[in-house]
This record gives sequence, structure tokens and C-alpha cells, in this order.
Amino acid sequence: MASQLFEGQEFRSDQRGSVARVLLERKRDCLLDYAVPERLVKQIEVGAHVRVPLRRAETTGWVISFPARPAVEGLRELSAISSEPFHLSATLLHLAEWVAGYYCAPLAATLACILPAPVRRARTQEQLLVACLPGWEEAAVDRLGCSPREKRAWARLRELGPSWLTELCASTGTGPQIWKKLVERGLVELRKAQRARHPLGSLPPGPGELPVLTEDQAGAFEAVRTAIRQNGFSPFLLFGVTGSGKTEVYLRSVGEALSQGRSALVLVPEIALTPQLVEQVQSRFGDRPGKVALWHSRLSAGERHDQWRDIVCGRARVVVGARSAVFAPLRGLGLIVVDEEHESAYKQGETPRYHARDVAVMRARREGIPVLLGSACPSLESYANALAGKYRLLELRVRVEDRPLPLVRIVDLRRRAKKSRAVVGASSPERPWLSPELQEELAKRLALREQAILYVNRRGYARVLQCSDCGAVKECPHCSVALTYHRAGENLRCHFCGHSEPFPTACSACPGGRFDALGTGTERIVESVEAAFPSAKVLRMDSDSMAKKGALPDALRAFAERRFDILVGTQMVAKGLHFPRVTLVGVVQIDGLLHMPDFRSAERAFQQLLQVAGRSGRGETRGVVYVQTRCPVHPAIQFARHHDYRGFAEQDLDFRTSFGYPPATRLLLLIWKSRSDELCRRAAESEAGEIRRRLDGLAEGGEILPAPILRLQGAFRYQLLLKTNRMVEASRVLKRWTETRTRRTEVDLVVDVDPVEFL
DNA sequence: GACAAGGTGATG
DNA sequence: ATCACCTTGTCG
Repeated sequence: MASQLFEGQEFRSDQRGSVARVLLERKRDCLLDYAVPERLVKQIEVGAHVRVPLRRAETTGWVISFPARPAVEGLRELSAISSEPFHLSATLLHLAEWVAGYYCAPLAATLACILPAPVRRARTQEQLLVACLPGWEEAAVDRLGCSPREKRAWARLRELGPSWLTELCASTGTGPQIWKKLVERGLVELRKAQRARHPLGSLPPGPGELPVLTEDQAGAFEAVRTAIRQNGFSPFLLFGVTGSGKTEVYLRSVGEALSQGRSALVLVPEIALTPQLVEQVQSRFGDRPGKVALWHSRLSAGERHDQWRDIVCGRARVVVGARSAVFAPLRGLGLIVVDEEHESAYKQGETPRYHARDVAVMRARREGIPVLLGSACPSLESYANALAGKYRLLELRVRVEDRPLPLVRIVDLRRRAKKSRAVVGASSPERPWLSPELQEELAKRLALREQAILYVNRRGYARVLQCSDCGAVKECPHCSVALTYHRAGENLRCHFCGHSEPFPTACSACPGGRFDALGTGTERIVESVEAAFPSAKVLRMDSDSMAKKGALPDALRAFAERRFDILVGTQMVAKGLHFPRVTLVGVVQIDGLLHMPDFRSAERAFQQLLQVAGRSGRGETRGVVYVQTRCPVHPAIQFARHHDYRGFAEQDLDFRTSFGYPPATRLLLLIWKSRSDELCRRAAESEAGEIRRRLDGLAEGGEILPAPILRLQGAFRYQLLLKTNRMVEASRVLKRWTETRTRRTEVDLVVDVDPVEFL
């Protein structure tokens, strides 16, 4: 029914009308027509957030269109237009419609993602504001007989001007009672006032002088500047090697948009992992509270509520945010920046499964503005677009101050394994994860008082816990994967569903009680390093050790201040960090990434290597990188060794083209999920036939296959992967089919357009 | 066959 | 959300 009404698009007009088609806030799309009462006709617009009667209750929804004729007779009247600014501009609404259509998602779910209901329910916060009452001079106050503390507090407040009670207490080290006393004395007043929550606060503005641009930076910025001034859709791919100063190009471009009276949107893959970029944007443009807004999923409902208001009303001119910020309701948008455009975090893992980078490009196109995608290692999709001339390629070839890229050495672990078997006891059994070469280099750096980063592609202590007697492996009760052993907490955890259980006292399959810890993670590497270098100070950085709020910035500061010598971490240490004293990067483990059941596995490994390597040698001393591997000839490793992005891209693009993978084609992944293996497989088999029939000529598909991880969070999964060159049509057909398909509760179907994750 | 439980579809 | 209506399951 929903799609039928959507097809009435020829009726749509952006003119106001007396009949409003309203999308109700439901899981599934439900469009109902309502009569617009006379008193609201003048205010109502497409995108308006409205209250409507439904049966004997009321609910809310968005006005999608004004049909010329209602779908039924006897409409009820809509009751009110939302008073809060939860309206969507027609531009944003149409972008959402495109997202819902292209990604086969309900429009209601897409709107809920743009402006979640809890954000709409949140109220503006009221807090106590303290202010000095006028007409009091110091001498007069002295005569009142205040205590010295009261007097100091009063004098301080007079300097500060009106302040929020909570902050005043914190900054002056006073308690609230002192201010109550001053109120009684008639010196100050205490009143409730609306307080906007600015998660960024207002950091002091940074140094006034802008860094001098390198030739490449200047060229790139010039191109973007021209585009901003010319005012039209123009997509750029900023390909700049690590340390070449992409951030400065972003910042200048944002500055240019602002100076043209436009606003700017800066997307980052994960806000928690990029405090440095957020800080730079804030310190350069946050000269007035609220001018830079932050938008990501970890903001509280109240914070997001206030940020939304700031953005809609035009107070915020720059929005820095993660994925969902691509829908930020900025007015007069003049530029979108997508930092680290290759990051898979831009793909949302649940409905609507959109890719924020692609939505950003689409939004820029619709708004007729430039979009700047930046990366040290562009996705092959974007690179192919640049080669095809769809994106303009801007290159930063050299690092700032002409610093050389680090030297990459490959440590062949195969050789070593044989040697240590031949000479029993030659390699210390406690630290088989650190090759002698890497250890030697670490020792050298420690002696020179330089810093090192060790990258490990897994958190925890050991990948697998296996019974030494019967060989049974501890598995997750909800997923078909082995549990990871975490020494911090002495437990076993599933990295897919979060399940955790205490370290077992006995094997569940035999009477044995001893276990071998196979494989390694960050915890074990820290242990090895500490054993090898007892005097070195080692810091672990992974999502476990950085779980607490503020832990990451604290850790980064501590490392920057050289309170630690060695940083051991997961991909968290690979991204965007700038530590000039780091001269050695050790890639302890990368092989796991090379063999994922995913056509992008080589690309991922290559990106990871290039990025983490880029952390080395950002200061005056040339950096070095040691990569430990058992597959030294793998192209990802060989090309990374020479920092040869083009070589890698060319080879991998060839492979993609010959096997029909993106960017040569586009993929559609259908996933059936069920508690029952049998039901799931049968449903998949039977529905796949219908899907193939409907997509005949539009998409070609293989067969139903069990997902690489068959069971996840208690659900068995079967998949169908389809390839298409006509995604828009294919997803339209699929969307219509999913809307009419009889839902079965036992088997869920997920449609993933342009999938990124195949597990 | 009677009735309860639970799923499906519509609501303007 | 809430309600009417349907299918399915269970008991006697």
C-alpha cells in the first residue's frame, strides 16, 4: 500500500494544499491522508512535523506531499503542527526519500535515523543562573558583615558576569549554600533559565596564524575554493599520503565556505577516535558558543535536541559529526567534507543501511555544492570514480616539510618458525609474537628515548582457548565463533554479540581442566613487551582499555607527553594520530586480515598497513616500520612496503573487474535470519526463486549460501549475493517486493545495498 | 467443536 | 499504538 501511495508522485506538489499526505512514525511505512484545517493551511509545508488523530488516539508524522485528491473519502483533520523545530526541509526530506529508495529501507525508519524520537521528546534544559544584582559597590557590601568567603565569591561573580550555578561551584570551589546565602543578603539573584547543551563548550580559539601551505596543499585548496565560489556540484577526491596535511586543506575549505556566508559539514568515521580533528575545527571556528556543532550517536538525547535546534536556527555554522551527521539540517550548506572516506564505519549496519560517504555525494549533488572526500588510501570505489573523471583528483604527494615516508621492512615469520623448531629453546616461549628483528629495533628506539607503536589486529589476550586434553574449543553460545580470552577480568568474551563468561575451571567436553591459549591480542603483546623490556612504560589502547569516557584523550595526552614509551593497540592506533616522537611502528599481526572471506580483504589490509605505517616518522627523525607476516609475498604487503597506492589499486581493480566485484559492478546482499537453521534455509531457498524472477535481467545472482559466520546472536543466517549494473532499478523492484512480501515472524529478511560486511 | 493464543493488517 | 480479524493449537 505504501509504495502505491508513493507512486502517486505525479500528484505531489510543493504547493500547500488542503489535503496532506502524512507518513506516520511506525516501523513500516504507513501513509495516510488528512484534511488540513483552515487555520493551518498557511503554515503547513512539505516536511512539517504534525500531530494527527488515529483511531481514538493521537500520533505524529511528517507531511510528505499535498495530493490533489485524497485516497479516501471523509478525511479526518490533522490536529497540530509541531511547535519545536522538528520540521525537515524539502531538500532533506527528498534526500531521505532517495536514501529509503536506494537502500530498500522504510522512509519512516530513515526519518527516525535523521531525527530519533528520544531527541524529539527531550526538553530544553533549565538550570539555575546566578547573577549579581545591580547597585552594590564593594564598600556597601563590606558593611553587610559577609564572611570573607562570601565576599570573595561575590567579587568573583562580579568579574565573571551571570553564570550557571553548577559551573560556578566547580570553577570557584564553592558550594551552593554560599550562593543561597548571598541571595538572602540580597546581593545576587538565582533564577531558572534555559540552557543550551553544547557538548563542545567553547574552547579558546587557537593560534591566530595559519600554517603555510605546501605547494600541493595550496593547489588543492585553490581548486576547492574556486568550486565553493562557483557554486555547483563538484566532487573532489583528496588523495594525500599520511602526514601530508589533508586536515589543513579541510580547514581552509571550511573557512572559505564560512567566509562566503555558507555553512559546512565535516564527516568523520568515528567521532570518539578523532578527538584531534574535532579539536582543530573547534579551535579554528568555534569563536562563539554553538557555532561548531557536534553530532554523533553517543550524544545524549538532550544534547542532540539542543544541537538540532542550534543547527536549524542557523546558530551552528559548522557541523562535525559521524555517519548520521550527513543529514544535519544545515541551512545554506556550502561544502561537505568526508574525512577518511575509505572507512567502513561510514556504512550503517542496520536499517537504513546507508553509506554516509555516498549519501554525502548525493546530498552535495542535490544541493549543488562541492564535496571533498579525503584519504591517504582512497577506497577503490572513489579512486575508480576519480580515474573515470567523475571526481576531480587532488593529490598531496609529499609530507609537510618534505619529511620522507617511513622505511618499511618485512619480517618473514616463516623462516623464524622453522629456526625455532630446529633449535629447541632458542626463541623464548613467553614472547613468540615479537621477532628478534622487531625486538632489536624496539631496544634501539628505547635507548634513543624515541617512541614506538605496536599494532595488533585483535583485542584481548588470546583468540582461542582450547582444552589441552581433548582439543575442545570454547565457543560462544549464541554465535558460531570461538570466544576470546581476556586476562583483564579473567573471562571469555564474544566479540560479535558481547557475551561474556568467567574463565572455565573445567573443560565442558572432558574431565580436563587445562587450556592452551592460542593466538594473540593486545593484552598478550603488552605482556610480551613488558617481559622483554621491564623498564619500558607500555600503554595499551583498544576499545576495552579506552571504554571509559575521556580515557582516550587522556591516553593520547599521556603518550604525547612521553609518559609512555610504547603504545600497543588495535586499529585505534592506526588512525589520524600525530606523535612526532614515534619513529618505529611494529605491525605485530596482520595476516588475519589477508584471508577474510571478502573481496575487499586485500584492500582492508593494505589500508591498515598504510595508515599505521603513517604514524611513524612524523617528526624530524625518519621513521621505520616492521611488518611481521607469514605471507610476505601478498600484494597488500608488497605494495605497502613501497607505499605504492597506485600499484596496489591497479592490481586490485583488475581483480575486481575480472571477477565482477565493485567498483566494476554493484552488489546486493540478501540475508535471511532465523532462530531455526532449517526454517531459515528453506525460506531463503523458496524466496530466492521469486527474487531472481523479479530481478531477471536487472541483477544476476549466485546461490543461497550459509553466512561465513553461520550463527550470530542466536540467529542462523543464509545469504544471497547479487551483482548488478542497474542498482537504482533493482533496489526499486526489491523494495516493492519486500513491502508486499508476507512477513513471517520466524524468518527475517535484510536487504543490504552496497554491502561492506559479509560475515 | 469451543476457546485461547498469537499473528496479520489496517488505521485517513 | 491499538483494534478487528484471522490462523493455529489445545483440550475435551
